[in-house]
Amino acid sequence: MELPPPSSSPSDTTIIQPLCSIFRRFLKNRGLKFTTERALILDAVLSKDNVFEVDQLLYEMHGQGVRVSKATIYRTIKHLVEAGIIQEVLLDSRQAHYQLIYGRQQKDHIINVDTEATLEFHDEELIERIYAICREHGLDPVGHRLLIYGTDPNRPPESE
Amino acid sequence: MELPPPSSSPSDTTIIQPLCSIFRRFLKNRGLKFTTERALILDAVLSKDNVFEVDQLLYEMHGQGVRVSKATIYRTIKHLVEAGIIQEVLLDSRQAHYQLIYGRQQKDHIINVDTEATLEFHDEELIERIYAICREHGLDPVGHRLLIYGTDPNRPPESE
DNA sequence: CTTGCTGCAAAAGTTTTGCACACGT
DNA sequence: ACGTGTGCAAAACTTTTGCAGCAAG
Repeated sequence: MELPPPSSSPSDTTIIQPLCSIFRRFLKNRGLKFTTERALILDAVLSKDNVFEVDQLLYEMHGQGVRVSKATIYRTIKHLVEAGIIQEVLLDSRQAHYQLIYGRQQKDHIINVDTEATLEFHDEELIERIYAICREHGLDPVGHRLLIYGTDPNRPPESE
Repeated sequence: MELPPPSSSPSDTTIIQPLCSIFRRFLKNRGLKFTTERALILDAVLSKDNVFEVDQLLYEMHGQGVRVSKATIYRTIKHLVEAGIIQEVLLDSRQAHYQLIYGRQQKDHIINVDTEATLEFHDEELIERIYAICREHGLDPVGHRLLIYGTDPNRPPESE
């Protein structure tokens, strides 16, 4: 297992090398190819430090002059999910949202329903409790998704 | 697939009358009309005791000879959500899922990723903890959505 | 009567797929 | 070389909308 040592570069580059290797190995194991496009998409995903959508990725890549098709992004996203590098996050039922999970604590989300802003948090104790409930129901927990909806307590109620 | 209830007579459901009134009042307050179709759709929704999709509703209603269009179901569903009678449930990001909430404890879901079966549960203490976390982050909790993914512990791992 | 509602079909938005050609191994 | 990937455009699917006739209040 040869992980290139992390360079002394800024935080965002530290996980690029290992993730590249991981993804490459994942692809190799299945007889798939590590193409230029897949590398570029992985780069774009790593540049996101919050939840993202496929269209966003495409827009940003095109903005940087990277030529890649939406179809390829969709196809690559699936592999990244299978490789355990990113994860689908349920935020609404119209469009898929993803987030990087490799090397990160899984985050849960609090959604401000007034502003649509999302806040991330992580509470280990809560997750333990959630997984215990899962076991009590006879299943081995493998993941979870928690959204909390809240309103700004200082915002006066809308006149209707 | 699930079996429809043996009888189509709504007598067994004690909440039909109050819900009818509530929905009617809700519509009246906004200058909207309580039409035959809206009544029929409310009936169909009340007959579901689990999560449902719009297509399912349409299919079941057509199966019972009720003539209603998909567009009308979509339009009515929106009003039912606004009226606080049903709620959107995030289960996947391809299709909207709904469930009746009026007169019920809100349920959370455990999803068996092997079989896709969903199990419902309600844990008051857990919800209190979730809402406390929301308040700690400065928002008044108004709702939440929790999905737990699990695997059957007796199922051997897939050979790959 | 007035205004909103319905069904239909077309539109809109996201995701998938078929195909011919290009590229990684 | 072989088999997989890519881009494009069309298809597939869910949800929304415009419109002409219909029905509730």
